[in-house]
Amino acid sequence: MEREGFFDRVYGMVRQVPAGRVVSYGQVATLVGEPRKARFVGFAMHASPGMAGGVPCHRVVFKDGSLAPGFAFGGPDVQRRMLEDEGVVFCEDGRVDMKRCAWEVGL
DNA sequence: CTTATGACTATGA
DNA sequence: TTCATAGCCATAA
Repeated sequence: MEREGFFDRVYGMVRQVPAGRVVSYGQVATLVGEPRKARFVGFAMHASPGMAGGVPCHRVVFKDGSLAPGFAFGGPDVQRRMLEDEGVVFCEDGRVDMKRCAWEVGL
């Protein structure tokens, strides 16, 4: 058991991300124990049921704090609005303030 | 079986 | 600082 696949592990981890916090793809990959699969985390997000499945994929961003262009809920602007609504702070460059909103386990 | 692709990250120019 | 390329490895065809 416990072998529901890499994707489900990612979902479980992202699901633990509190509102107002963001996490990078590589961060999630590291938390699940496989930092090499950063790309598959994003792939898992695309295959995820979204918030309906309890997977707030909009809280998952690049390491730089930038969002996923072209694959967000209709545009990075929409995703940004969702994050801001949860209390995430953005820089003037349009990137998330990772210094303030980067999530980590045990927080 | 092989090849192509990808919601990434690190490195170099 | 930004832009381009390489490496990463699972999934699909």
